[in-house]
Amino acid sequence: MKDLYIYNSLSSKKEKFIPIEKDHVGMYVCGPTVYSNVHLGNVRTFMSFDMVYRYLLHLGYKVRYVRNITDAGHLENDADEGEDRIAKKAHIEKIEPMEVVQRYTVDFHNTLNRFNFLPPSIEPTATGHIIEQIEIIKKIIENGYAYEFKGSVYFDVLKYNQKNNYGILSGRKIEDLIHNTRLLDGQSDKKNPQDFALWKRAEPQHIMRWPSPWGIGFPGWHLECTAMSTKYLGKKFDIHGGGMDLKFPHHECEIAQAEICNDSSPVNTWMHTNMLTLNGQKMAKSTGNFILPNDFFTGNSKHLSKTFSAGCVRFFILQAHYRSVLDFSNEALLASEKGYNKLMESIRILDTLSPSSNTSDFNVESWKENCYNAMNDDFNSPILIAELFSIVKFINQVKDGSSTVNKKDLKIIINTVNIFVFEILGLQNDNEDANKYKEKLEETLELLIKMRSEARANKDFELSDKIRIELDKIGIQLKDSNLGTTFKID
RNA sequence: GGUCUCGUGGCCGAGUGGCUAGGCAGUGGUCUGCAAAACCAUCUACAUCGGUUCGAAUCCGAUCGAGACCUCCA
Repeated sequence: MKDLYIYNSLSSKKEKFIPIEKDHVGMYVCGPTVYSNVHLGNVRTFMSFDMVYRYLLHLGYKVRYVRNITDAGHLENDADEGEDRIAKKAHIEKIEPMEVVQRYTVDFHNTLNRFNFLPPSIEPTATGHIIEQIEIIKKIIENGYAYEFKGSVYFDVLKYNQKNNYGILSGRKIEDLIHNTRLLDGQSDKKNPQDFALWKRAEPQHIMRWPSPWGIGFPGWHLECTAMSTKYLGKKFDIHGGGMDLKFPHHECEIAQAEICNDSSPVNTWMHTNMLTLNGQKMAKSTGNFILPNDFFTGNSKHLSKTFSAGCVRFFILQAHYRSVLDFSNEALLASEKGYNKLMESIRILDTLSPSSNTSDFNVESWKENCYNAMNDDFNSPILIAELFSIVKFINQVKDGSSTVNKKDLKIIINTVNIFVFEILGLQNDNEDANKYKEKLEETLELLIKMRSEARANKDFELSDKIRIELDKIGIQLKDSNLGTTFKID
């Protein structure tokens, strides 16, 4: 087995992956903020890491995959007039914050299930780790890198930067940050605009609130990931993932917090997925430029001409590399759908194939190796899919009799296709479309009934009886009455 | 304005200093009662201008264009 190489955002290079503990991998991925439905862009990120998780499992690693739920602590505006997003939504809708959280958490899980995601090992919530977060703040204050002001606590970025490198991940220089940070109103609490909040005092109208040594308040956003990753994966773990847009400031802040609190850089490999764009612009809740996963199943969107299956959407997303921008369009999705159907059709054919010779016209071993090489090269799913299409062609050739396959190779093909298509890419044979098949079956039967009626009207009883008898053999009974013909499926 | 990334054929999207990505669409053929599918063959490329090199779409520089981040954001 060849080595796995992963692109590390920290070094901007592909690096050979070596876990800290042999055979074990700790992976943390920043999860969703549950104040609204996840959109397709969110899904893309989690799907990329679902694929990473699946591949690591396939390679035989014992993976602890932690993906959090952010259910508190996000600041809406600038920190000083910050109002927790979840709290705000609750005001608007006049319901309990945890009711909002619950609703969108359930939606998140339903969506991911639909797209055939594996559940993470642990899915911790921010609100469930307030105590841990307070402990971290205490420690950072103790170590002299945070200060309190009017019930809020801020991380002292300039002091941190004297001995550490704030900007190590995002490639930013502190001087640039100082010159380019926008001056917003009400930043007087902070010593410097670059400082970020560890704890925020809760204003009276703020309904998500917890007691702390600094008064009633709520934790800063960056803290939760440090608290939960440290708790479940330790002070140093293998992989931390998230969207490109979290690189700065979120992940940068995580590094700073962990450096001060745990005295070590928290993560060996930082992985960042690129954005999914719609009309050339990043999908984002805030701009309204987004498409919801459910839109595919209803087809009810100005961006879609028809409905699409979850498997097809998954295939579309995995056809692009996770570090590339992927632009969504109905046209691109239609093209993917044809390719996806072609792939799935050939897998159905594969099930019916039998060895046709003692020799094979295809180098199955080297093809299999190519599949692994693709995944080992920073999870290059587009290359893997290209390899899968080469086997699609071969399967069709064998079916047509223009190529031959022997018993051993056929077994390898079946096994390898199952591994890569279902186990690693996580594609599914759209069982969810059972309803669609049911509908089609009913329509087909209606057609047969109509043809039989026509035959009977023409006194072609040979044909009409044949239809009835053959259907009966399949287990479908036709029942004639003066109201017409109905059917019953045994 | 600052930092960074990217610019591939009709569309989507990989990759590489010299050798076919792949999918969709197109064209010709095989097959077929017709159609579809499948198979075979095939046409469209590497933003622009310079430089390095025996050779660059791939390295370097400039220009133009696009996007991300700098503020919550996957």
